[in-house]
Amino acid sequence: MSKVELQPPRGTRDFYPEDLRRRAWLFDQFREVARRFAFEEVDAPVVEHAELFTRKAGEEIVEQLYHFTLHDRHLALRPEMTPSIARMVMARAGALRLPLRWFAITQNWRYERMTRGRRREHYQWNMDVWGEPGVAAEAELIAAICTLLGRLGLGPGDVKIRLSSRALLEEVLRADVLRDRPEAFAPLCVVIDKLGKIGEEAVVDLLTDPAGAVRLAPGAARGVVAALGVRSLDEAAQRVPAGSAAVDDLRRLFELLAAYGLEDRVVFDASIVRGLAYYTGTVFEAFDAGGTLRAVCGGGRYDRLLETLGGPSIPAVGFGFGDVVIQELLADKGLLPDVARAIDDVVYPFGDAERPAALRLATRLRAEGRSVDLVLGSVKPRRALADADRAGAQRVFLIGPDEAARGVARVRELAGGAERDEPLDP
RNA sequence: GUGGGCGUAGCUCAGCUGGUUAGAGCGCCAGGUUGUGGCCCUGGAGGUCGCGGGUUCGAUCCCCGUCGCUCACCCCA
Repeated sequence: MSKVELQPPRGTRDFYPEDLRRRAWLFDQFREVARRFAFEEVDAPVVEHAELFTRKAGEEIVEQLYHFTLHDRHLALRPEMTPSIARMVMARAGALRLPLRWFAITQNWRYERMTRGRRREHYQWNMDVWGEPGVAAEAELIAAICTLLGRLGLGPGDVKIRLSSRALLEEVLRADVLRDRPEAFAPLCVVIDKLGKIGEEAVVDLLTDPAGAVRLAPGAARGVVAALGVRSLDEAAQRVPAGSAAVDDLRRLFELLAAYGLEDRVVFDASIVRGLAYYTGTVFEAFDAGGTLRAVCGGGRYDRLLETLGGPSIPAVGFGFGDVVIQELLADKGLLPDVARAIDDVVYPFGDAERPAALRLATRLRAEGRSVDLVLGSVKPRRALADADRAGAQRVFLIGPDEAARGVARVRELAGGAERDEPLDP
């Protein structure tokens, strides 16, 4: 039999202890921020019915679905968490008290070509508010993101959140080029999301593609692209009818964010639309100020997703925050901590004769809640001490024939080197 | 899919326009202390030089193929 391939499949990662410590540190930051905002954690299977994810708007996330058929069931690894959360909300829609604040830290899958910041498997911190139609929900979510960024050491000069509103764009287009074709709006957003990546000409080509879902006239397509270049919310407001709900919402959202003290974190950017079809209102993305990496996180309002899936109408807004780009950014800035191992005690019997006493001591310490490494083999004290030092232990309990005879353990404080005896059976 | 870079010890890499026993640092193991860590010193193990073919007296080095990794582009969460 040939030896197994040592590398995991392309785009996936192994997490050795030092890697997992760092990941756990990041997840701890996610959890702590979620806790401070009183969001409850949920989870769902990584394998779902593929149809939960399949939509028809030409989204990349659907085209890159990691899926397979098994026993006539078409299954898929989740590419994102939102549909699963929506399914969970829908399943208990009648029993849930709204608004609901849920978060999840999930592994997501996407079958795609690898580039910097993108892998086939990644983790994402997801926070969602269900049942709150007002922008207070958006503000709270964005505040959570900023709280996290701050905890990681990333200031306003490092990461900015750009936000806009699909509702605003929709108002502009409904009054004009999409007057009779509202169904073209979602696919249009998917195309516009590519603006910064493929350029205006390519976007116009896609918008006018006779085989596409949008099919605008060339002049109209250019008008759409031009509308995205507006520099400020005030300028955008001039393009929509007075009393625009979308403009009012955005203005209100910026007011709330200012009240959170986040005015230096957020900027209006009409070109932000996001690549997912289900967004309906506010959309936002966080970017590193250097502009060298892809989006750190992104989210928005999706008030009609539940209806789309056949459920009741419940407004919702949320974001996904991936683990890959943020770690690259932190590494670039030297902000990734080297998380050391930290056990409390090492219990070291010199030989087999002392082992029963040693394991009883270890058991007692563990019952007290301490993290105890019981030395398993027969090693020299030099080795036991060195290992204890590496493991970041505070104390080492040495039990040799002499100590066993006296009914004590020799306790050594590794930091200072002080030693004393401790009774084995107090 | 296109183009570039790279595959040499467990890891990061060096190897001078092809030459004799392929090296370093870190890590690992052992010893320097018959029962005491970090630092230091000494020694040791560990390599089909990704794989296959070719050129050559001779290939880690040159050529072809192949597999893998990686970066950029294409494409896009």
